[in-house]
Amino acid sequence: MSEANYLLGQKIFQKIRQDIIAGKYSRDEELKELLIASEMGVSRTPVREALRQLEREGLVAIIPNKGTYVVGITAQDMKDIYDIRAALEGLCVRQAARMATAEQIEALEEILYLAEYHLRKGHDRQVAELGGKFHEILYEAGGSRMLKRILQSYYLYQEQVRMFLLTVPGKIREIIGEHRQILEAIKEQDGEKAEQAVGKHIANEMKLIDSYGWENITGGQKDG
Amino acid sequence: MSEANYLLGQKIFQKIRQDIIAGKYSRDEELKELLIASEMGVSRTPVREALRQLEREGLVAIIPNKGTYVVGITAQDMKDIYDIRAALEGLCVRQAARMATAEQIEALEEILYLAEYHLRKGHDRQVAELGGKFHEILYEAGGSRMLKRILQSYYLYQEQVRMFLLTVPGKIREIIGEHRQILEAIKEQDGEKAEQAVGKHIANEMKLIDSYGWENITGGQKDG
DNA sequence: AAAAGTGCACTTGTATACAATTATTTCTGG
DNA sequence: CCAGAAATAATTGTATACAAGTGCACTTTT
Repeated sequence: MSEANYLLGQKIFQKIRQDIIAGKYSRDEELKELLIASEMGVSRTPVREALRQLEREGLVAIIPNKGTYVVGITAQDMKDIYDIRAALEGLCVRQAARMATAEQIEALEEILYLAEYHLRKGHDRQVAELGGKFHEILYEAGGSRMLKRILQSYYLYQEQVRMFLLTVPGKIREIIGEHRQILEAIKEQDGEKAEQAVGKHIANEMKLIDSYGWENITGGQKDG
Repeated sequence: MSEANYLLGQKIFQKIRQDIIAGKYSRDEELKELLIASEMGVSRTPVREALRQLEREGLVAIIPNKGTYVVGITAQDMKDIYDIRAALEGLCVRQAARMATAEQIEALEEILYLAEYHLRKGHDRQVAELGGKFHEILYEAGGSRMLKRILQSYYLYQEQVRMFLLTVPGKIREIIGEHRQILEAIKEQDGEKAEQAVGKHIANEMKLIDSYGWENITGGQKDG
C-alpha cells in the first residue's frame, strides 16, 4: 500500500508521530535516541533527524543536552483543532467554490458515488478511505498551498476520532450526506453555502463527540 | 538580543529559513549540505537536521539521494497567508474575548500605551517590536496551544510586509488604532466585535498591499 | 549523621568515515 | 560525428567515533 521505501529518518518520524497521536506514550516520557535507534535497528543519526522534525510539529519538546520529551495532544487540543478546522475548511471550500476545476469536481463526485455504494454494502473500511480522499481533493481544490499544508497536517490527528465515528450507528450515512451538500454548493459555485455546510458538518461532529466525552474518544495518553 | 547560544542545527535552520523568506535564494536553487556546512564552519550533521526541519515547514523540497531544493513563498502564498490569518486570528480573538486573563489584558493595555507613546515620538522600530509583542500575547490569550503555534509560525513570513507598512504615511497610527479596537472588544468580552475588528484590520492591510502590488512588497525571490 | 564536593555513568551534540545512489564524463563502437 | 555504455566524480544516506554536558551516586569532611 504505502511505499515503505522511504528514508530511515522519515519512517522513524512517521512511526513515532503515529504512536504519539495514538497515545502510546506517556506525557513527558523521555525519548532516548540510542534506545529508539536500537529498537528500530538503526543508528542515532536518522533518529535525531526524526526527533527534530517532531519538535517542529510540537509533538515533542527537546531540552538541549538533556533529552527529548513527549508533549502529545490533549483532549483540549483536539477540541481546539476542531475549531481550527471549522475556520480553515470553511475558508477552503469557499475558495474551492470559486476555483475548483472540472476534474476536481468530477473526482469528488466519483468519490461520493463510490462512498454511497460502499455505505449500502456496509464496507466501513472503504468508506473511511474515500472520506480521506474526499478531503484531500477538497484541500487541493482550495488552491492554496499553505492552507492545504495545514489542513493535511491536522487531518492525521483525527484518525482515532474517525475510527470512533464509524462505530456510531447512522453516522456514516449522515457524514456522506453532509459531504454531498458541500459538493453541491461547490458545484453551484456558492461559497457561502459551502462554508455553511462545512460549519454544520463539523459542528455536528463536535456535538456528537461532546455527548460521548472527548476524553474517551481522543484516546488520551497515559499519565507521566 | 536573542540568545545566540542555541544548538548549531537550530541556528542553521533559522538562518536559512530567514534567508528563504527574505527571498535571498532562487526558486529551485539547490542547497548542498557540504557547501552550507563549510560556509557555516560546521559539519554536515547539523545542516542535515536543519534541512529536514525546513522540509517540514514546506520551505524546501528534499528529493531522496538527489538533493534539497528551495521552494520559497510566492506572492500568491502571501495572499493566502493573509486569508488564513484573517480566519485564525478572528477565531483567536473571539476566544480571547471569553478567556483572556486580567494579566493578559493588562499587558495588552500597557503595550498599546507604550506604542502610542513611541508613535508620537516617531520611534518606528519600537512600535514594530511592540506590535510583535501585542500579537504574541493575543495568540497566548486565545488559550489554544495549536492555534498559537500556527499563528506564530506565519507571523515570521510577514516581516517584510511589516517593514513596508512602516514606510506608509499614517499607517502606523491606523494600525495602532485598530489594535485598540480589538483590545476594547476583548475587554468588553464581545467576541463578535473583536473578530470583526480583526477582520477589518487585516482587510485594510490587504487592500493597501493590493494597491502597491503584492509582488513588489513580498520581496519575491529570484528566478531559478 | 548530614552536607557538600568529587567522580563516574549516561545522554546528547558534533564531526568524521564509510556506503549507496546519482550525475557526469569519457571512451568505444557504429 | 553521434549514441550508448562503462568508469569516475560528486552528493546524499547511514553508521560510528569523539567531545561535551548533565545527573546521580558515592565518598569525604565536618
